[in-house]
Amino acid sequence: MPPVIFHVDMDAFFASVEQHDSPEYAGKPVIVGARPGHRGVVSTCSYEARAFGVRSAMPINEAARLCPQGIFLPVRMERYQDISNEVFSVLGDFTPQVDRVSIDEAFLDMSGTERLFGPPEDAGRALKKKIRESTGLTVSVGAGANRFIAKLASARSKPDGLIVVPSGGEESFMDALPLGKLWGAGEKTQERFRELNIRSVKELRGYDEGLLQRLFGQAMGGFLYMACRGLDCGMGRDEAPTSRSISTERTFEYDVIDQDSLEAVLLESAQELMFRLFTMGMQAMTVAIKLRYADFRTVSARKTQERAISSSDELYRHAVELFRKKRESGQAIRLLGLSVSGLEEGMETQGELFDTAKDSRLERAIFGLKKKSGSTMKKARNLRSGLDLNP
DNA sequence: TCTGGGGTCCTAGGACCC
DNA sequence: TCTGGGGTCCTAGGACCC
Repeated sequence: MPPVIFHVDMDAFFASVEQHDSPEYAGKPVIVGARPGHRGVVSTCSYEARAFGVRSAMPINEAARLCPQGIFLPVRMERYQDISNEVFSVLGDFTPQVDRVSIDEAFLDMSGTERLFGPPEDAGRALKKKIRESTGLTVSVGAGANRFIAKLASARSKPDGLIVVPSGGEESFMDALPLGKLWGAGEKTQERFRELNIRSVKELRGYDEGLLQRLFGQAMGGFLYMACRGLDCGMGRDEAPTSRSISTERTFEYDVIDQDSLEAVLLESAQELMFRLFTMGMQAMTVAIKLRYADFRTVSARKTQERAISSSDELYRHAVELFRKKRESGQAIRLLGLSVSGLEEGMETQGELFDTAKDSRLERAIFGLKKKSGSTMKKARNLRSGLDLNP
């Protein structure tokens, strides 16, 4: 018996929540994302907005031009998270094997549930009905023998759809899929397809694995070989989804030149990341900065430390060091980011330097209070900087 | 109309060790 | 005097996804 995998995907999730919460927006072009007139992009838009050519990740000002009558709304992540939790609680009624891949998307292993819910078509319909009843929202469901096929099937069925790809029907399903819709083959790979005059999934299947790997690289070649046959290429099999890195970055409303202002941003970022590490019970070995110049050139620098970083001051010092070394002097900066990786369990403070350990203990005490109160406590030094670069 | 933010994984080259 | 391979770790950049 082949496995039965569902991919469940909310339709235009953020925009649909807004339309459901404010019925006067129903049937109208709703665009959730940055404020028009500012730097930023569309996060999600309703199908009514898509009719105007508006798309996710499009600059918000372009969306405003395409759809001046659009209803532009800010992202209310907490609200979407609440609704998402409701949806996932419904999913849990269908199988204990729910793998949440994002706020609005999940894989369900429905193998062996036929006795309870009937064939995949019936189970899919029941699931959609229950989600609509409990949240008022529509989802699209794809079902197949593996995650890759299920994912493509749900995408094909949008909005409010249900497609079941029968076991053995993978290749014919893939043949009906435009090459441009192949999940995992983005802009650059599509460009490569055009250069090689590969126009369909079927044509792709004419290439043997070794050739694909020479043309597209080891990993991508292997992926494509499996993908055009509708075979699972190991999508998210990883059991424990432990975080490998965390990061924060900011695009400024206006490009910034002043070094002190930029370093103040690094301090805030360091404090944010340290707090997140603390709440995760993790520590980090590697620090990386990312900067994007006004001309959009993007560079990064990183350094792995000899021992785990134990306080935000320490993280800040490493960040500033990397930043000063990497930055081309005088160049205006559009984006500044900080990330930590090489994450491991525990918030050990075995630092040989007494001061470091003391810093860390103090900070952990502060974080503990902050976590409990939810307040936004800031160090005096940070308040003094008084910068609001992106109001 | 200039192009967000948070992630993951891959690649290529260099350092270093055996 | 010329110069082996393999393995691992690290860095910088890139592709891709939601």
